[in-house]
Amino acid sequence: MVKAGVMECPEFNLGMTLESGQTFHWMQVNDLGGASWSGCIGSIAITLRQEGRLLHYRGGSPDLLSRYFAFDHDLEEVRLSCAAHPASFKASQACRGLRVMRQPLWECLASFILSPMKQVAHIRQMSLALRSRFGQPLKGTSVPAFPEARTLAEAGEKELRKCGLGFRAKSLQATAQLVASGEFHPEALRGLSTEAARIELCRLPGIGRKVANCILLFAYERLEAVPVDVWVARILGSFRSQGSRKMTLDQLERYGERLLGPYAGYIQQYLFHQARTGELVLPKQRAPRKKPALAKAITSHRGRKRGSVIS
DNA sequence: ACCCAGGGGCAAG
DNA sequence: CTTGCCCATGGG
Repeated sequence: MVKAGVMECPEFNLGMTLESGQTFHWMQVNDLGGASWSGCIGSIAITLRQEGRLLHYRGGSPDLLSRYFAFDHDLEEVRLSCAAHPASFKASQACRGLRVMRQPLWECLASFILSPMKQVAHIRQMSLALRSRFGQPLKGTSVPAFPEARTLAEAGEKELRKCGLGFRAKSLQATAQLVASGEFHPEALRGLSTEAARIELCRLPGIGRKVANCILLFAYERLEAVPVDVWVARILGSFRSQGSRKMTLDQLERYGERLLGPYAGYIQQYLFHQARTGELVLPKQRAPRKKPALAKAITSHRGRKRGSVIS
């Protein structure tokens, strides 16, 4: 019998968190007597609905959910850490309740191998295709579990391509093979410094600095990691004085870590959300076009003119 | 240091 | 319907 219940949560915005590009498999449904989210944590089927400070759940447990959504993070402390930087502080105020999650390692690592060159909507499609084709079906949710490394390794590149992965199929298959064979242990990175863990992650096929930082932030709880994509690059660039020398992505990452402090990854997430929703105005950028009312996933990264310059 | 393949959805024409 | 655009990684 699946356990259901209700728990009190600290400052939390379930929808904002699940739509912020950290996970790609939660689906909005009507359940638990209202608008809910259906998904899973590992192989535990879960349905969630938030009502103010109350989180109604079916499947899982308060302990599991508290850990997954990192209810132990002190968001007030995060906000205070950037109080001296007005744009960051403003973003942190606007994103109250948006939490950086603590995801299962393999699921997060593999999901972000899907992410290069893709927008959130398409990563969701690839993730769901992989889950449907290779994942363990779960009762009580429409989302199957993320497939085991061994399953994906044995499936082979050709089968993975059928899930729309394109050139990512090769990277995912090869990385799955390394994990399945035990040559790479995701758990073993927990004890390493962030820099050492980043180096290890970057040795895997399909993982470069940006993807490694996503994994470090969303699964390994390295809250100082700053994944620099074009949006974050533009945001960070806009903070620098006009005419200052153009920075490489590596330099921008270090700049972001210094500027945004010990919770740089959190602050980056807030700024990213602000830029995506058009609340943070960037120079030389058109206002993002309005999302269609029915669009559930974060979709449009558009609105940036080709040729616009980073700082 | 620079250059470009890669792929599929989406907006614009 | 067709064209152009997006974009991290890896390899030349």
